[in-house]
Amino acid sequence: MRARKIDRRPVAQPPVAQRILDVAEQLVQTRGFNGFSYADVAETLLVTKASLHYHFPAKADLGRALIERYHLVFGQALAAIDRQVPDARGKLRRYIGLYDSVLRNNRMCLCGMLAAEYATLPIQMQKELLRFFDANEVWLATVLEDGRRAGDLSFRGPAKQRARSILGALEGAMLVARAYGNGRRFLSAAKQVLADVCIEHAAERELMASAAF
Amino acid sequence: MRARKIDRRPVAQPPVAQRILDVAEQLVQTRGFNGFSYADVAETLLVTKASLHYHFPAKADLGRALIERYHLVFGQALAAIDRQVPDARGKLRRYIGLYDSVLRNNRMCLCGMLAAEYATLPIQMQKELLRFFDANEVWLATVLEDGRRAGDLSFRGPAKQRARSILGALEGAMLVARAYGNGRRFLSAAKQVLADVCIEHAAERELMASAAF
DNA sequence: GTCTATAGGTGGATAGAC
DNA sequence: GTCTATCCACCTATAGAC
Repeated sequence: MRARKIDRRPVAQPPVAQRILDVAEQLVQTRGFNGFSYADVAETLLVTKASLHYHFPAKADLGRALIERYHLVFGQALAAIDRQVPDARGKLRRYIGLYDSVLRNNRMCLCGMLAAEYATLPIQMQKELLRFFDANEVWLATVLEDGRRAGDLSFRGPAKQRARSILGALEGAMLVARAYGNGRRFLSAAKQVLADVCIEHAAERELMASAAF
Repeated sequence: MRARKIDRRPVAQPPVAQRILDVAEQLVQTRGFNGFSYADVAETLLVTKASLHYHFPAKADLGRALIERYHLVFGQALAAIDRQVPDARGKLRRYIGLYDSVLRNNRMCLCGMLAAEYATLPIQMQKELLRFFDANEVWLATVLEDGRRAGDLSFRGPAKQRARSILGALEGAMLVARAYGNGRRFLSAAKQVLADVCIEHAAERELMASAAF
């Protein structure tokens, strides 16, 4: 039996490409895609710019990888919510929690940030960006529709439309709240978004209460 | 009596500084403050970069002037609404119309765009930016509070809080809609924002209707 | 006020050694 | 895979002539 090789890795570390993405992601979420450079990433990771270009030849490649990973992780988070939370209101609360946790790190949603810079992005990034928003809307619309059918939620009009306005409202609330450096601003707005898909339900209760007495 | 000098100006034109601001504004609203350069403005106006620096020595000066003018014009528009429209719902509709007209030119709200780039902006621009949002919130909160008192609007909680969530919702709806290049997305979301401050009113009507029959 | 010319820096990206 | 060295385009900004 052959002796095993000694594992020289000091500690388990994520592969280089991942660490690059981690740093770049933070930079894009705070400064924007046009607001950071390879030099910024290199300085943080104590490597040279040339080394970064080995992993991501062009900035567009890095940007595309950022969106794809973000989309993937976000999708996994949504799947986890679906597994763990049964009711629609609870799911929406958790969904809001995802945004809130991003904002707590003084970051903007990666894709909200990129949406602002949309006109300056490589076409590939533009496409991936819309795919992210599409996926969010599909998930939200499903939750909304199911919640309404179950009587857990109440709102007018198509669920798809509601999903879009909720997505926009959360992105916008985040955008402004981060400028003020005030996370409570976001949570306050998010709670109202949530209340707005329950409000008629409350009105129905009032109706029933007034009918009872 | 002395002969008058011939007016050599071909047509009445806005002063140079204004034309610079016009071009820069359009560029910032579409590409962001970090996404345009003096060279872009110079090329459009057929002047040299050096000439621009005469009017706005540093880019920060240009940026600050942009926000101040935007704030001023926006304030005048709000004052016009107050003069022309008596009811709160009508005022909100006109307010939404302001955003819509910006989006129709494939632009993002100047200050929404700058909010995304907030972390990279000169301090002076950051301050002016928050002043703009503050003014919007004050106006909105007044409209909301007056509308509620007059029975024209109906919503829960402090008007200030509603004002903030409406501002965020409109900025966010704009942000996403512009990426999709679809103005209807914005209008759809905006209508829901409007409906959400009338919805309980509708519920009250239902209540009264059910009480009557 | 606008120009030419240029400084001084940073951007993304590549070649080739190790 | 990471490095050194370098390229070239572009950036903000200034000096000084007209």
